[in-house]
Amino acid sequence: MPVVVTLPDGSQREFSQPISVYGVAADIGAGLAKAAIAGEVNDELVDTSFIIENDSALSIITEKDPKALDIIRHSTAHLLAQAVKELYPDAQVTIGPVIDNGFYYDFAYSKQFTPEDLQKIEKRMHALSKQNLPVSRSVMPRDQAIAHFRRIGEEYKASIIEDIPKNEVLSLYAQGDFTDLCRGPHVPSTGKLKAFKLMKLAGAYWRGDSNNEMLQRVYGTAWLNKKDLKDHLHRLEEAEKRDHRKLARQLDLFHSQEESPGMIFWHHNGWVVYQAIQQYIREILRTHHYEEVHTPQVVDRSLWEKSGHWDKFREEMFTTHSENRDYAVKPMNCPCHVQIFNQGLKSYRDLPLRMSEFGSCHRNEPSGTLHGLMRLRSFTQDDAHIFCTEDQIQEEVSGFIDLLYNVYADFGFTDIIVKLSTRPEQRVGADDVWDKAEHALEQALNAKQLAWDLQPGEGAFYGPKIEFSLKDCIGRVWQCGTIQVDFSMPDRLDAHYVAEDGVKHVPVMLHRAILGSMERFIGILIEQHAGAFPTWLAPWQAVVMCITDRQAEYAREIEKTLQKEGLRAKSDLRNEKIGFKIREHTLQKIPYLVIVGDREQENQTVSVRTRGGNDLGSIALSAFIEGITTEIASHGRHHLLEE
RNA sequence: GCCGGAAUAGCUCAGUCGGUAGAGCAACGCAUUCGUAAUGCGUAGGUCGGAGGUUCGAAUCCUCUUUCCGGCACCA
Repeated sequence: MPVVVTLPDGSQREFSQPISVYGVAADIGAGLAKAAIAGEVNDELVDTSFIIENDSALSIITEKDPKALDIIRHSTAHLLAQAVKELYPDAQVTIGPVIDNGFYYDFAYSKQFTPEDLQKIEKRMHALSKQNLPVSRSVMPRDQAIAHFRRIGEEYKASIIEDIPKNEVLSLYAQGDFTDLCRGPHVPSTGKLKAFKLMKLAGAYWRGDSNNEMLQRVYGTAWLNKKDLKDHLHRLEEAEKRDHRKLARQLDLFHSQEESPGMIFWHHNGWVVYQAIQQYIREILRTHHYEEVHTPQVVDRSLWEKSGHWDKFREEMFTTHSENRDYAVKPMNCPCHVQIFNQGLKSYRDLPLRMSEFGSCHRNEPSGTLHGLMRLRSFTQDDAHIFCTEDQIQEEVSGFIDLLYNVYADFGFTDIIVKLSTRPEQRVGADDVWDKAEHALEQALNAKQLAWDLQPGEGAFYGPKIEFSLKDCIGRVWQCGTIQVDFSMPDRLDAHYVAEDGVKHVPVMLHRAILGSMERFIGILIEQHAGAFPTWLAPWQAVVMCITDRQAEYAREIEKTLQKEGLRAKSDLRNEKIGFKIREHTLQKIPYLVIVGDREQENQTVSVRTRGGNDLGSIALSAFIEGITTEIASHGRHHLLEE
């Protein structure tokens, strides 16, 4: 039976009988056949060995196709498994998916792999690649596959297959003596895999469940060619230099120490940044009609029992005891805010009531979770709770999203990941209430036309939430902003307002934060700017330095003038060469270096250089002040002075 | 919490087979008064994360422990 294959350019080729993808590629040209990694037949990815039996649309996947990289990474994961099985036959294979920049493979093995083993494995992978082993696909009925993997001692694989619907036909991929269950497609031979590197060893629970045994996970990275691999490794090196923990030391921002794990000692420089952010948020919230409050750190256990936190988070709360009473250090602010709401009778005319607090919270997070500023045991939220009616939810959520995007833009963030998390298994509140709450958030997101992902079951115990996340310098995603609809807690804590009908109703409570944890946000900010804070946030905005002692008095005068203008300025009058001073303050990433020598003193000017190395020449002090204050007032959106 | 790794001077790091602990930068002192990313010379600085053990002798080997790093699970 003849087969007509339609290529992406619309051209057609006719073959007298069924033909493989490879066959078509070879028919087009030897070069293409050699370059073929996989095929796409009627929009379905297949191996080059796939036989086209009916008239079909086909595109040959080569390196140039963006889909090639995932196939290569997936095949490299198989190569890893093959190498491990050859070196450690007792190890069992499990799963090996593609991830950002690479892949991993989980193994069950009685002995621990060492970093040296990793090198050995990688060496073997390169050897297997050199052998250019053909990768062949075969199919097997499900039950037969289970029996097969049981027979060869691969219990985990057999267990994976058991979860696949009965009667489904499974595909197996073989290369050399190694066979793995896999959906495919894969590269035609191991020789296609040239640019990879094993990165790290880690533990990972079987099926992602901490009740299960821990497997050994090997992470690797894989690319189309050696150059891409090298570039990636270089990017990682560069990212490491932006690590906020490293920059904190260099820029004297903060530290933490053994005696206080998961908590931060803010040094002056870091605290200036912290306060600049806090003042900014305070002002924003004031103009958006929030009322700032402040509530206690230590609160009787009974309130946490009432709110439901004690039930779910008892283990993670710091507790204390005094005169026969049990207290908990507050892990969040909402129950306290309800206490303020409950003082005095509220009317529907008071709603929406937006109550904000820079709430210092303590959570006894498991030791393994702590991570620089990103995950702490003591942190401060730019927290607020909006008490409103059901009818007001939409508008409040919508207004909040606008506010959040504006604030993020002021900080230089535009790449924001949005997720909607819905009801978890362990929760309070009736299902119809959850229906309402989830629906409200979904509608608000869609009305804003934002791209968002659904995370079923990931909501808070009292309500669904929208999460806004930012990425750190090596691509790890951290949640910052959030807005959560809560129909339950106001009721549990007896919040009421009198409605138009003269009857008491329970308000809805929206939990919301823009930055989330102040600390985490600063961590991300440090990495985003590689420590070079925009001028409005910089610990020091300008440093005045004299060239010799002769201008010391003039330099001090300028420093005072700048300070009077509200700028964070200091002077460096040390008897050092100007090049030395410039280097030091450039490394400290101070935005503006103001240099005065005899010439400037004589002409009553200043010579300005940016931390980026641009010489702005000699200008009048007033011109400099005008430029820098304008830049600060616009949160860096307007630069009169080019960096 | 679980798996793996690490901890040496203020910082970054070296320290071989168990034999009196080292460098660069920073700090301090002296000289230098200099025009846009490192002036020269000198001085001082360490209970080798903590506790226990093996040994004639431990930074080094063993046990326990704390913290940090990389993942996993968790994240109100």
